[in-house]
Amino acid sequence: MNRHEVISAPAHGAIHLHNEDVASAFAEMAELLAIGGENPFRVRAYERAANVVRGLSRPLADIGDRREFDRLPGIGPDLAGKIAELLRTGRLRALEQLRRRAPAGLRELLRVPGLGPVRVRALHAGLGIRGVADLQRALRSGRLNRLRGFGPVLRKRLAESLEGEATTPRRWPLVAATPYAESLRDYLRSVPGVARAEIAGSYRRGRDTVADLDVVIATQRRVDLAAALRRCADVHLLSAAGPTRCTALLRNGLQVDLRLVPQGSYGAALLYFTGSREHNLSLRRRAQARQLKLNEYGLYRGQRRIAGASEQELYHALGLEWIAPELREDRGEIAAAEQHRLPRLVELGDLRGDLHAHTNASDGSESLEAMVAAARARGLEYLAITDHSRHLGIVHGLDADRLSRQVDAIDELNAKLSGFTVLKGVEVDILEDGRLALPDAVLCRLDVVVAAIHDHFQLGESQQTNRVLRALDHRCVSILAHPSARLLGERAPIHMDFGRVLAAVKERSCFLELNAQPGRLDLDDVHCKAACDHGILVSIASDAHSSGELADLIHGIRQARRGWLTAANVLNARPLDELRRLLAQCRR
DNA sequence: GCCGTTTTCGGCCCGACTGTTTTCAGTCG
Repeated sequence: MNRHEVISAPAHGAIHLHNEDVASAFAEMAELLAIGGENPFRVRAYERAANVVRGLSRPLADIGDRREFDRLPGIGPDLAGKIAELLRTGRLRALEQLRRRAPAGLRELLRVPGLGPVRVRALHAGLGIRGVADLQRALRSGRLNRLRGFGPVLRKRLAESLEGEATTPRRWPLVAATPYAESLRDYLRSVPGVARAEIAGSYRRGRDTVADLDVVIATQRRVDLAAALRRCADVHLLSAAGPTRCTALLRNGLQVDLRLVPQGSYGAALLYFTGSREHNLSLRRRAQARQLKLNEYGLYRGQRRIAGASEQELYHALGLEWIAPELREDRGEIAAAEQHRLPRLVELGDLRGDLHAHTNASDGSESLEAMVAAARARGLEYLAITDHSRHLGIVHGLDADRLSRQVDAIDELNAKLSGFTVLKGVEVDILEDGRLALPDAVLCRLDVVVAAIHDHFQLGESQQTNRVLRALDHRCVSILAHPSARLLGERAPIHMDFGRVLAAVKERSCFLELNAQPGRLDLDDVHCKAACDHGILVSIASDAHSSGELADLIHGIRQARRGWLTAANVLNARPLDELRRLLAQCRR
């Protein structure tokens, strides 16, 4: 169901709004105010509030107190009242008023490249255009020609972007963009005069998806960037080309923004282009408060540059420790850097084992022995074999008998191994009613029981939540796998009260998985931080279906770093004996 | 609408590029 319907639904019965609902209401307010010609700073305030709420690791519904809302950064008395109104009534009167004034289609016009609030307002006021379809008609009929400010070049650009819109995906999974990013970066490094080239943006921050690529280039001398890009085989066209800035479209449809600076500004440009936007804004406000100016060329006191060559010196000059790119979301990292309490983020080398992997006994492609050998070769000390239970139609899931035989086989294998341990496990389906797809008798023989949802994704929130809570209540369950069941770009997260699930996991002393498959990355960053704040240990798991997929752990590490996780927060960073003790604790 | 080692009022990040203009507004990142 569309979240917006929740917000405008009449208030009756129990209202339970997620932070995302509040964030999207504020984001919509910002867009409608902008289209209405409202003071841009007021618009910014709503945008900022939306971002702050979206990044909170605690549900607003749990905070519950208006004065507490007021203490959040960027939330003052007015917005605190609006949050309270939303939570209490499920509605926001100010938003409903704005919606009555502006047609819904105007917001989609804002997404069209080249259109901002001013031009959208002009289209609406001048020609009565109420959405993308109206704009297309006006372009074809030539009606747009008489609107001031819409010259031939802009009209052509609009027509092109309206046609291309359906074919270009809005965001790319990070791994889908990676080969293009690396190949472009390597090409740029080979261009004469280029000293350094790095992919920045959300790619460097390790987000699960990227909308485009941002490339920072430091040069030793003048470089004709546009000419170099035109020679690159991957580049389809340049949509903007200045001496220091270019925007290119790759043949696969991925957009690339490139920024070229002298070497002495490399750190400042990298900082600026890595973002996030909100992180940069906070840094610039901080600079301003110290009578300094921060831009992509450096940090300035008056005309004099006091830092710029490296990120380290820039952060230090602002009185901060260097902040890892994964944390740069303006979610408290700047205060932490000031107070020397940044987390020491988990690294791949911290992992001692992997607690979710498949063999050809179910839908994996390799034998038990091959998977074990591969895990060992990667320097791991233990590997849990967690094949699917029988319930799933798509795979050769294990029934109780076959699972028992696998358990015996693992016992035999362990007897032959030294310095490595295979843990006996299963990935058991959570049935529609929350029961598990295998009997207790066999589950209790296992070291680790990973429970997962693989069907009935569309259940309503209370039913889905109860389903998961019931599964967690099972005395053998150790880990809740890929908790939201999302598939990036394919399947939305299930509707579930994550706060209640967190509380149950904590109370049961069991664990949440951060599934490292690049198409899942589930937990996401915000939920990962919430788990961390609750003191819940997270299993960073490859969910490998072949030996090569054990390498996917790195994607999980990146996501975990975005969720502020240190090695101490990670279940499979613990040595085997401690892991066994922790797994035993959640047995009842 | 928020916020305060300038301030409870008057600021609010900063620069590049484009197109439509006769000097700059709008968009974008």
